[in-house]
Amino acid sequence: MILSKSFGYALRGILYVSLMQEEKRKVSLDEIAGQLKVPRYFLAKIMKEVVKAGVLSATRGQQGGFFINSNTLNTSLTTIIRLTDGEEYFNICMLSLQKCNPSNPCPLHSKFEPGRQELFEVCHNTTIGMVIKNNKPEFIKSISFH
Amino acid sequence: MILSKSFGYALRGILYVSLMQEEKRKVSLDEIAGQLKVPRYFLAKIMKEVVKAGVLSATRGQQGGFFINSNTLNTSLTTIIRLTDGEEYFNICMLSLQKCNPSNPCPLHSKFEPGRQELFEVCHNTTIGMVIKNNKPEFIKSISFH
DNA sequence: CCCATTAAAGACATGGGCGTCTTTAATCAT
DNA sequence: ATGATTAAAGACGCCCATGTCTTTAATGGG
Ligand code: FES
Ligand code: FES
Repeated sequence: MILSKSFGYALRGILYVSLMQEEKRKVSLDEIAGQLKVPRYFLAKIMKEVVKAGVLSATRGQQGGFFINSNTLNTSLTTIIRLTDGEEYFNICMLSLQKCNPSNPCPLHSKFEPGRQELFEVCHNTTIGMVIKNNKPEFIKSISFH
Repeated sequence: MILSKSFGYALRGILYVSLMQEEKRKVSLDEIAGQLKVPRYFLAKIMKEVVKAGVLSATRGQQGGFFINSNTLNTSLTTIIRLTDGEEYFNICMLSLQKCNPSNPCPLHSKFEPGRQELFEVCHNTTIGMVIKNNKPEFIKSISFH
């Protein structure tokens, strides 16, 4: 598995909340988990981290829920991956040796470097806002695809 | 983690055995695990699968051990990944939805596709023989880098 | 003020990747 | 033949990602 399940849940959750911005309403955990067909309690943990990192905001109580803030749409995939897959995700060697170190490369370093770099670039350059703009139409379907 | 630790162990094990072909000698599990600084018993399980798949050969008993066969140098990385990371590795969606399906893509499909494809191509087109030829000199060091 | 609602926090369970050890079976040197 | 050596096979334990449930705290409606 290239990226963790948690990453998928986090991204889809953030996207769902962002899509609801137009109606300017807050979205409850129950709604997100229900719509995305994602384990409710597990999603709760992840969303807590997302809020703690400032990528989304949330309030408790009646009419409470998750909502976007000034960071949300500018958040890069890299930021989300850091939350879900750990700070070291972008540094570890493909052979699981300590760190990917170009000056003392493993036997596969040169082979994997281009694709790997491409993937990392995309993560760094893609924001939530861009993803939403690109897919608008039927993409709620794909988000909630269980 | 993009690829499993098992993959790293398997590849390095296969490379080590292949490098010893020149002396036309068999290599014991103890020697491989010792040289590569890899958990011996765990490596045993992986090597068993490698042999079962025909990528290497092995005999038991005195003077026994692992040795290369006609498949070894032509084995692609894809073959090894299938053994260690599962048949589905190349099909699963980056968001952990069932399968990566270009005709019903997830919101990130188009973003990740190029890098992902590049990575998969490399795996498909790179063989053990090529890896050995490319890195000959000091690369045992990097293999055994603990 | 009180209560329903909602996220936050924390305790607990499960499964698979990873790691260790023991037993079995094959092979060869003697 | 016998015994040492070596891989194969199987049992077991650990840790962490994943998943579930309960308790706490905040918020707003009545
Ligand atoms: S050192 Fe192994 S991928 Fe860079
Ligand atoms: S459908 Fe998600 S990566 Fe292809």
